[in-house]
Parts: sequence; C-alpha cells; structure tokens
Amino acid sequence: MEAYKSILENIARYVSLSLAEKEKLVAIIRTTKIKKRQFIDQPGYVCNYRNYVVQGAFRSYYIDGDGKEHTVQIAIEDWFVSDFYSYITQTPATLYVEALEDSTIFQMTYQDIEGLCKEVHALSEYFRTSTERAFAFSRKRALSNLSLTAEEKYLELLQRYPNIVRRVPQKVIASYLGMTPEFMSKIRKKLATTS
Amino acid sequence: MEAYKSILENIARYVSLSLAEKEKLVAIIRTTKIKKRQFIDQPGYVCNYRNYVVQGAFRSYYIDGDGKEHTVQIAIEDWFVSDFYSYITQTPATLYVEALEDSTIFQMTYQDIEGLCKEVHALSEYFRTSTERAFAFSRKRALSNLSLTAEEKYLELLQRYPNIVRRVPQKVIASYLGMTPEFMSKIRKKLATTS
DNA sequence: CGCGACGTTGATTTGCCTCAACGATTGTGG
DNA sequence: CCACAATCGTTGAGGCAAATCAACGTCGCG
Repeated sequence: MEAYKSILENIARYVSLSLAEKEKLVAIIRTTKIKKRQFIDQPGYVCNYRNYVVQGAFRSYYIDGDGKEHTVQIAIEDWFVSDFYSYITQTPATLYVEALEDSTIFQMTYQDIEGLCKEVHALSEYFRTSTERAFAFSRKRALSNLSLTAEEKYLELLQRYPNIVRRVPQKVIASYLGMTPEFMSKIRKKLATTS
Repeated sequence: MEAYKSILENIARYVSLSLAEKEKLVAIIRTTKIKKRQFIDQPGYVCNYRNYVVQGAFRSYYIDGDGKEHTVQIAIEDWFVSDFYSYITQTPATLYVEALEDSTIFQMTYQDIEGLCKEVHALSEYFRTSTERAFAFSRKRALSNLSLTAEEKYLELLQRYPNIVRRVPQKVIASYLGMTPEFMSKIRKKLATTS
C-alpha cells in the first residue's frame, strides 16, 4: 500500500476510501517504468490506460497535416496523462504521448476503471469531481490565453509553472504555447535585456 | 414527469434511473423562463446553477482588459451552459451568460447536485461520464482548431452546426471563432463568389 | 419614422511565421 | 573518454494572415 501513497493522497483530497476500497483500487493498478523518448500512446492505437505520473515527465502532442507538432499537455508528478479523447471513446488515438525523462507511471485500464466506478460509489465521486475540476481549469486556461500576446503567455506559464519551464526543452514549451521556438527565443532575449 | 422529458432522455443515454431516483432529481429542478438579452451569470456573482437549455439559445463570453468580447460557448437545446469554473469552484464568475432568444431552462443548484450525487450512485455516474465526454470532445475541438485557418474554422462550424450559424448573429459566431466580424465578412464574401 | 446596432468593404498596419545561417549542447560510437 | 554528428537555441531578413481603423448601406426595433 505504501507504494501507492501518491495516488491515494491525491484521491483523499476529494473523497475518503475505506481500506477495502483502497485494496480494490490498487488491485487494478499496474506500475510501469518508461524510458525517455518512449511512447505510451501513438496515433492508430486505442489508448487503453489512464496513466498517473508517479515520477518523471511526459508530453502529449499531435502532428498536423503540415507536419507541425502541437503540444497539448505537459505532465509531471501527480498528473494524469493520455490521449483522453481516445481513452474515453475507445477509438484510435490521434496524439502521441511521450516520456520527456525516464519515468514511472501507474496504469489503469478503461474497463477496470469503469467496472470499479460502477461498484464503488466513492471512486465514481472521485473521478466525477476531479474531472469536473480539470475541465473547469482547462476552460479557464484556454480563456486567459485568448486575450494574451505570445509574450504574456510565456510570462504566465513561467510564473505558474516555473519548474515545468525549467525541466522541459524550450521547443516543447514553445509548441505548448502555440508559437515557434524562434519567436520564443526572441521573447526571452527581450525579457533578459529589459529586466 | 412529462415536463422533464428532455433532460431525462439525455440522462438515459448514460445511465438508467429508478422511478424513485427520477423523482429525487426532478425535485431539485427549477424551471425558469429567460428573456432575450437577459443574463443568467455575470462577473462578480457566484454561478450557483447548472443550467440545462430546454428551449432557446445562450452564449457565454468574457470581456478582456482591452474591452474585447470573447465568446466561449454557444448553447442551444439540450446543452448545459454556465460559467463552469465559477460553478465548480464556487467563486465569483468572470463570464457573462446571456440569452440570445427568449428561452426556458432547468436550473439545479451546486449544493443540490452535490448532495444528490453523494446519495444516488447512478447520478454520480451520469455526471462523471457526461463530463468526461464533454471534456474529451472539448479537447478534441481545441486541437483541430490549432492548425486551421480562419476560413477553415468557419467552414467546419458551418458544417457541424449549421443550425447554430443560422440562428445566431454573425458577430457572435466571429467572436466564438476568434476572429473579427470584419474578417469573417470577407471570408463569407469570398466563399459566396467562389462557389 | 428615426436611431442605433449590424454587416460590408477598402486601406493600412502588425504580430508572428518562415527560411536560412550559425554557435552551443547533447549524445553516441569507436 | 574523446570526436564528431545531431539536435537545440539564437539571430536576422523578409513575408503573410488577420487586426485595426474608417466609412457606408441596411435592417429591426422602440
């Protein structure tokens, strides 16, 4: 049980599980080690797992018709990461999910989670409320980005997630913020000389 | 019970409720009529309701620091609409939610829904699965927009929701698509003369 | 009927992209 | 453990999609 401390603490912020319920949950968790640059989801393959990051960092991205990469999510410890659309609809993925570092994740299959949510009311509540929050925050973020310039987006990310900006390559950050690495480099130069 | 047909059918696509559960649900529903141009959420006020559109049309939008409007969501029959971030966090709204037509909605308070989800497992499952789907589709949509030009975004919306495009003022559509009304007008002209 | 909001059209501007060239890092095979 | 290749980040010149600004017809509503 000790090995599952991080995810159990995360859940405890939303609901409380009995010991029996915790045991049912950890029974469906598979712990996997992923090497840097390895993919856990790829276009064409159905995303079968909800992946919880125990240690390490990931990004999800897709490649558009012009061959350009768009980073959708950057995930570090205690985040879930997957091609969520593929997972929910159980259809082939359109995203790559790639390890940015050597990592450890917890994996739970769609079928196991659905089964457990039908059986354990508290777990249904955990996924309901945590997804509602994730959705609300995602909308909020999309919103604030609408009216920001590229420079303001960079500054906001830097302020909110300084550890992420430090940890991942700049081209990934740029792609996440929806700008080219060249342009972000110019922003960084301007900020460095101004301040 | 007949009056609640639309929302009960919507729920039935996800879970089945016993008669007793349906009665508990409709007991917390308040039916409200909203006049065109009336607001159901406003910045500064906590969004207390999940609003289900029975008849009519709404949009949610926010006004940025430069005074520009950004339409976040357009909702017609059988959609939920609110400042979801405000609703989930129970903090003051940043969005306006405005009726685009004379409308009828079902309103359920945050407290009532939370209480009922803790009591009725099937309702917890309904909100869990429907929110997961909404989240997944929202991400998918944001994704496809990343690599589209303004013209492609307009065409995609026109194809997917022709009834919305017909029903709603063009400046609202333009604001939803993230472009100026002037530029959308030019796109429309070009499309009309080309085809 | 008149006024204000809406949609259109044209001229000009701009934020960010593209392309290209070049140092700095990182990683890898000998 | 070093050498060389590959990738990453930086810098500059030029270009383009969409914004801004402004002017004008038109339609719906009070």
